[in-house]
Amino acid sequence: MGMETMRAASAATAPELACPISAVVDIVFSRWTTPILWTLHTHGRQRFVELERRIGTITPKVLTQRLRQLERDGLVVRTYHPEVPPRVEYEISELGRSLAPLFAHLADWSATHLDEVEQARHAYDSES
Amino acid sequence: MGMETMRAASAATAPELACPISAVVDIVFSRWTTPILWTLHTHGRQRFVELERRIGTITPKVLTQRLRQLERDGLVVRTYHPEVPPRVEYEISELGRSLAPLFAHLADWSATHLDEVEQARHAYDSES
DNA sequence: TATAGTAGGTACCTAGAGGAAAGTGACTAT
DNA sequence: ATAGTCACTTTCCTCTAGGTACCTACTATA
Repeated sequence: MGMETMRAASAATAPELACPISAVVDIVFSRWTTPILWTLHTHGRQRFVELERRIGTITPKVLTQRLRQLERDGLVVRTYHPEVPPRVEYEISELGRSLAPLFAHLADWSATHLDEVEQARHAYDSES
Repeated sequence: MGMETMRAASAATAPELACPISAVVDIVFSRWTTPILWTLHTHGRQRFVELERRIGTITPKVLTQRLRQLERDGLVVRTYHPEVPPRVEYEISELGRSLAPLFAHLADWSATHLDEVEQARHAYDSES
């Protein structure tokens, strides 16, 4: 049995095996979830179109998908008002709010170290 | 001019506009980078095959790609020893080490809140 | 009459990431 | 002579996330 066979045997769900924080990363930092959570966090309760306009380039299909996912994970609360035209509001849940210090931590790291990454990239690109 | 045209006009590079931490998320939490950084962080300096075996399901092609990216971003240091057979060692840089408290913070959140996400998912799935 | 606003749903399609498998080069051990 | 080690590289192929465009139902407005 070759290496490839062994690798294929345990495939599909895998990075989690090596690293206990992969699950959280998948939940919180998958594509589009960060801008959505951030917008909800800084501007409070909002309607679908407000989110759409603030994020700017997201398509309604993807926004719906990501909001459903965040709602299922308990990070976002969706409130439907059966009016005409329909009104739906999204807000961060308490569980979602527990991510705030983590986001602040990330913003701190960004402020203090992001330019070092930029410099490293320039150095790497110029030496080759 | 329809909505779609306006949306397409500013497309391509975008989530960063709405959210100041998107750049960091792209650098640190893109696919495979978290397990790589975590393995390097917990097991110290390692060779290519050790990383490959510890992560388990990553292919050499992707591992090379991600390591190059992490090296370019200054998070990982690569040391090449021109021997036969060749020996290459990878370790976390000082910049990469500055992520340690952030990773600890993530592990904390995971330990205290991951089961709440699980419960929210079960609740959501059973009520539909 | 027709258009806009609201919160999506649905069908189709493409680009690109990632996986599988084989190759490379230089040397060693059997 | 063959196989193995290491750190990749290359080629091919698949899969799916995401984009485009169009659809719903209902009302207010021009």
